[in-house]
Amino acid sequence: MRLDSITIKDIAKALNLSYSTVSRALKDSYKISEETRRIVQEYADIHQYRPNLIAQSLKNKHSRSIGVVLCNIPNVFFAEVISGIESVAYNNDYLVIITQSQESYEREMKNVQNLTWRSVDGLLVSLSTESEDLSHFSKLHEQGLPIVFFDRVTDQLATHRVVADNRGGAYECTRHLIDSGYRKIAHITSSPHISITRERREGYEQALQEAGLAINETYIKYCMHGGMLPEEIGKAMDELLLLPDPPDALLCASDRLTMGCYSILRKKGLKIPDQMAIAGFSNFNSPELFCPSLTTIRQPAYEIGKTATELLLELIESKRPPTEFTKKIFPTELFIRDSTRKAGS
Amino acid sequence: MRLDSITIKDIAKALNLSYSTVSRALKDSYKISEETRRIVQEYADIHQYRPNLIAQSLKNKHSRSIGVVLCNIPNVFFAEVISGIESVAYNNDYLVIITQSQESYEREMKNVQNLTWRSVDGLLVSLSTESEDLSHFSKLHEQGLPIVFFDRVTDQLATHRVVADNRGGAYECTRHLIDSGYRKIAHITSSPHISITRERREGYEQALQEAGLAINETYIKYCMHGGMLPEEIGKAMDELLLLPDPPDALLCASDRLTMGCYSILRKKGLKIPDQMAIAGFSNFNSPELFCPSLTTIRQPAYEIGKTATELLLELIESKRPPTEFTKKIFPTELFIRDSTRKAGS
DNA sequence: TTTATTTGGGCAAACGTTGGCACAAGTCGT
DNA sequence: ACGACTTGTGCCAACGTTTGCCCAAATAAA
Repeated sequence: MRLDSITIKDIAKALNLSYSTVSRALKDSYKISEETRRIVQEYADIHQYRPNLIAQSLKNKHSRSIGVVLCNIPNVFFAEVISGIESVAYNNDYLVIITQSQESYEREMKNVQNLTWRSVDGLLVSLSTESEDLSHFSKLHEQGLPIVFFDRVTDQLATHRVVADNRGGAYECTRHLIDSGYRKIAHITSSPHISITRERREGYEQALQEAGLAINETYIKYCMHGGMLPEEIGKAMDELLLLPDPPDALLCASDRLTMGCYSILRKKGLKIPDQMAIAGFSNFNSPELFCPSLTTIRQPAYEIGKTATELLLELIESKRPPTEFTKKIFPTELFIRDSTRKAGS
Repeated sequence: MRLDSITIKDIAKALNLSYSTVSRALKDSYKISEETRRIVQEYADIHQYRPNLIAQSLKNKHSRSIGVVLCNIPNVFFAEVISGIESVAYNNDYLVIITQSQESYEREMKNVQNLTWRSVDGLLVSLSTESEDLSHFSKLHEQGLPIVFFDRVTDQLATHRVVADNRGGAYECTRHLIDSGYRKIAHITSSPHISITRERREGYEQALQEAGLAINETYIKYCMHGGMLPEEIGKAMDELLLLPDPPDALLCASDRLTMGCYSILRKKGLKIPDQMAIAGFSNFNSPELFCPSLTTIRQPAYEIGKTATELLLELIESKRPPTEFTKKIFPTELFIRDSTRKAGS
C-alpha cells in the first residue's frame, strides 16, 4: 500500500516543465536557472514532494540500505552493537536490515542470500560459530559487495574488520587472576572456528606462560554453540569440576558463557571466589549487583557497531575499491569485582 | 552496487519468449503450458534467476518490508521483542527495518516519516514516553497504512494491539508484597503518557484498595523518560527516602527502573528486603544471581513481538481493511525471590 | 463447413527516477 | 555579421517487473 504522494511527473505537469528539468532542479545538479530551481523547490515543498526511494533504487542500482548478519539480537553485546549501527545509519539516511543466524551456518547463508536479493548496498557481519566455509561471503565480496566484519571476523576476505582487543582483554584478566593468587585457571570458551575464541585463548595462554604456569589443555573447554545450548555449558562445567585436580578460577569467553557458568557455580553452591573465582567477557551493565559482584571484561559494543558502520558506508560511497583495509581494535575494560577477590587479599 | 544477476529479459531472449510469458511462467499464474513453464523454470534454476525485489516493489506498490518503531534496542525487553519480530518476518520473507526513538517524540516522528518514504508495508509501534500527539500515526493510518501497536499502545487508532497483562502483573505483584507483610508500597513508574504506566498503576492501586490500604500519591513517582536519564531515578528515590514516612517496598514499572532502583538501594546500603523490599517488571534473565535475588514480573516479550508481527502481516496481506480489531493480552509471570521475602516470613 | 470458445503467448505501457543527447536562444570574439 | 560557445531545457530510453489487452491456433459446437 503506497501512500499517495506527489511525483516528479506531477510537478512537471503542474509547472509545465519536463521531468528531467524537475529532477535536476530538485537535486540541484547540472545547469538549471536559479529561477526554475526556486519555482520547482517551492512547489515541491508546498506539496510535500518526497522522492520515491524504490524508483531511485531501481534506477541507481543502490538501495541506501545495509544488511546486518549476527547471531542473536537479545545478546546484550549485539544489542548494543546494533544500537551503534542504527545511530550511524540513521544519521546517514541508511536503513538497517537485521538478520539473526542463531549460530547456524545454514541460517547465516540463507540470510546473506536474502539480503543480497534485497539489494543491500553492503553487509555488516559477525560470523556464526558454525561458519568455517566462508564462500558465501567471498563470492559476493569478489563481485564487489562491500562487507565489513565485526567481532567475529576473518582474514579470508580482504576487507575492514572491527573488533575489541580480545587478546588484550583476556590477557589482562588472566593476569589479574594470577596476581590474585589463582594458579589453576580454566578457560571456558566458544567454538574454535571463530576469531574471538582464538584471540581470547591466546591472551589467556600468554598470561599463563609469562607467569611460568603450564597450559593445561583439560582446563580449556569449548562450547560449540557459544553457550546457546544450556546443556553444553553444564557439561563443560561438570567435566571441569570432576577433574582430579579441578581449577580454582574460571575465565569465560562470552556473555552467555559468563552468565551460564556463574549461574551454575551458584546453583552448585560453590563459594565464589574462594572455591572458584570467576571472571569473563560480559556487557551486562549491572554485574556489581550479583552476589558476589562479578568481575567482567567489557567491550565497547556501541563503538564497535558505530565504527563498523562508518567504515562500511565509506566503502559503499567511495567510487573505487580501497587498496588498504584497516583492522580497528578497541580496548576492552576490566572491571575487578568480588568474584575474583580472594577473601584474604 | 548491484550483483550481476540474470533478469527476466535475459531468460526471455535466451528462450526466445516474451517477457510476459517468462514472468507468468515463473509465478505460475495465468495460462501457460506445462511445457513452457518447465522450460522456463529449468533455465531460471540453472542460471539462478532471482526476481529483482526493487523492481517488483516499484511495480506492485509494496516492498515486503515492515518498519519497527521502538524506544531502545539494548533494552532487554525490546531486544526480545525484536527477536520475535524477526523470526516471523524471516519465515514470511519480510524484511525488518528497526528504528529507535530513544524516548523522543521528535525522533519518533522522523523515524516514522523515514520509514514511510521507504515504502514499508506496515508499522510495528511501541510509543515513546514523550508521545502525546499521535497524528503522525493517525494520518498514515487513515491513508491505509497497516499499523500494529505493541507494549505501549493507544486507543486513539482503530487497530490491533498486543500487550502484556500489565494491570494483572502489577496487581499480582502488589498483592504478593501485601501478603508478605508490606504496607507502605511505593510505585516508581514511567511517563503517565504511555499505556503501560496507566495499566500498571491501576493494578497496583487495585491491589492496595482490595487490601484496604490507602493510595498515597506521594508514593507514586513518575520518571518522564522511563529511566533513560539515570538522574531521574535517583531523584525519585531520594524523594521517597526523604519522606517523613518512607515506603517499605518498591514496585518498579520497567526494566530500566527496576535495575536502577535496585542498584540505588544497594549503593545506599539499605537492607533488602528488610528495610526496603523491591520488585519490578524485568525481562533480565538472571535476576536470581542478584544479591538478594530479585523478584520480577516477566513479560513474554518474544511472544509479543511474534504475535504483533503475525497480526501486522495479516493486515498487510488481507485485501480489505478488517472490521474488527483485537487486543491481545499476554499473561505476565511473577517470580518471587528474596528481594521481597521478609527475613521472618 | 462455419462460428464460438478455449488455450497459449506476445505487445507495450506502466511504476518514478535519472541522464545522455539534442537543441534553441543568448553571448562573445573576431 | 558569422561561427563558436554557453546556458537552460526538453525528449526519450532505461532500470526489471507486471498486466491488460490483443491475437493466432486449436478445438468444440452448431
